[in-house]
Amino acid sequence: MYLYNSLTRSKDEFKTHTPGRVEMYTCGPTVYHYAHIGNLRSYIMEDVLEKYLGYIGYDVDRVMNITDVGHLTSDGDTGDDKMLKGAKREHKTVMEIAKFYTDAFFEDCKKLNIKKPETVVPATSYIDEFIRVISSLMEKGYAYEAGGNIYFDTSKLEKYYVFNDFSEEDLAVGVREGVEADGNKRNKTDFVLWFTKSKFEDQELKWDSPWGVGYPGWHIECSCISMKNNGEYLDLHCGGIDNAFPHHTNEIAQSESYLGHPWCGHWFHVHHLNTQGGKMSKSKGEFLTVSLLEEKGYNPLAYRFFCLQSHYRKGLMFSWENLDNAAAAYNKLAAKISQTENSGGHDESKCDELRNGFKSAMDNDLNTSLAITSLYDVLKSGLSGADKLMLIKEFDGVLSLGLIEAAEKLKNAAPEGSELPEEITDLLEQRKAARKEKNFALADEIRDKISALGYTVEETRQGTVVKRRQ
RNA sequence: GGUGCCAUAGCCAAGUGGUAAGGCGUAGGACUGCAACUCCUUGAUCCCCAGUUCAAAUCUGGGUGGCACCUCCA
Repeated sequence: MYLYNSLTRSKDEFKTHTPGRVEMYTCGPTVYHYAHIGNLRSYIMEDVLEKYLGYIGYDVDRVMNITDVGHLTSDGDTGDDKMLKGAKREHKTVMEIAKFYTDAFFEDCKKLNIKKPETVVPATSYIDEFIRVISSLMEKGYAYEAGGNIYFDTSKLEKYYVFNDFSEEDLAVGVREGVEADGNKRNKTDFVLWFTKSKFEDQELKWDSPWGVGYPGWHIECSCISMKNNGEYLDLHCGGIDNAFPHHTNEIAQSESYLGHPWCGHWFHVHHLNTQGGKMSKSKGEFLTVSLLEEKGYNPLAYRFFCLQSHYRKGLMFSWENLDNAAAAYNKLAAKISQTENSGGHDESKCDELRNGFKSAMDNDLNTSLAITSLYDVLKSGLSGADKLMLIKEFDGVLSLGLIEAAEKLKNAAPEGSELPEEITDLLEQRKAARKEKNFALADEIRDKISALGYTVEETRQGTVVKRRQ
């Protein structure tokens, strides 16, 4: 499989340290609020990647962190602590907030068919590990103490910038409001490993360390959690594109300094979901959550379909119109599948042909939009219904659009006469009689009544079909 | 200011040198009492300019436009 690698800036053949096994790490959410659907885009694409690697035979070990330690808006010790802010907003303790939003995150994932990684680690459970690695970095001379904090010394590295060619002079520190340069740093790009100075007197989460009571910086957690669970050699590190610098750059700096050898061979970055005004964010515009989509009557999986129709390395424009477009396509696809009879013979070579189409799309840098067209190719092929359903189920094991389930639902949506409430069957009888007498005004009136009770009535080639509204 | 990514029909998009896949929508038609469903038909010379080539959406150079990152962010 070929995957774009941010490290080499080219599509590389994906290779692992141990043949047949993928050590995969994903930067997880900061649990101070609900995730918006833009956050979830990354997790959807990573989920497809994980499942596809499994499909082509890899044994995937996937690890994810949960950032439940408060992080300041800058190393300069200014700004807000998001976790604390969240806690204050809701009159809860920081740990209660973390628990609540961690659960909410995984519920959203479930609705989107995103598999929960086998290993999920909250940062607060690894404090000893952070201290151990920071101590080692101190001993090796990669870290120093200044003004009460421990900093990583980026000047000790031969090459600090790995994803971008920034020159130090051009780093515009402090361009954003509320961000101040930290005078304790020896170099502009140094970053905090451990804080002991906090302007927040009521900082709730503090731990003792060799350098005083404090809390970890926001880059060290991912490095430590990964190295502990994935081992010294990581194959695939995932995250949103905005994390490439400085977060991932700093992770590489720490990890490789600590390990003394190259750490991760492949970096997978998912681009952003944008709205008309630019990148989607929690503070700007509508706060789009999975729950909001559901409230508006959208199937969350239609959003997943929307994401897969696009490429992970392209910005994707969200608008309700675009989502409607995807939802319509999703429903039509499910309807087509539901009309496919599970019967007929088997044609292995033709199946393989279609499989190869799917694979070559996915092998080419996870081209999901092309992979989706292979679903249409299956439906349009001359294969038997049984073969079609088998292939769709197989492909959907990777895409996880819940197509078979959606189709089953359509099929089993209460055909006429079976298990309908008496009220409805009575109305249907009345309508049938009215139609026979060509009293269409009455027939339509009854249809409206049935509709008001939550059922749809349609005349198809096979007769009247009544369905409970989804 | 610096760095990087991108630019194909109303929208989502495929395409990596040989005369523009697919999906949604739109329009027309068949079917239907009507509507819906289903089926058939329906559209772009690929941001602009120059160059390389027998041949370019695809390569090169120069524009233009959009987006992202440059210590909160997926």
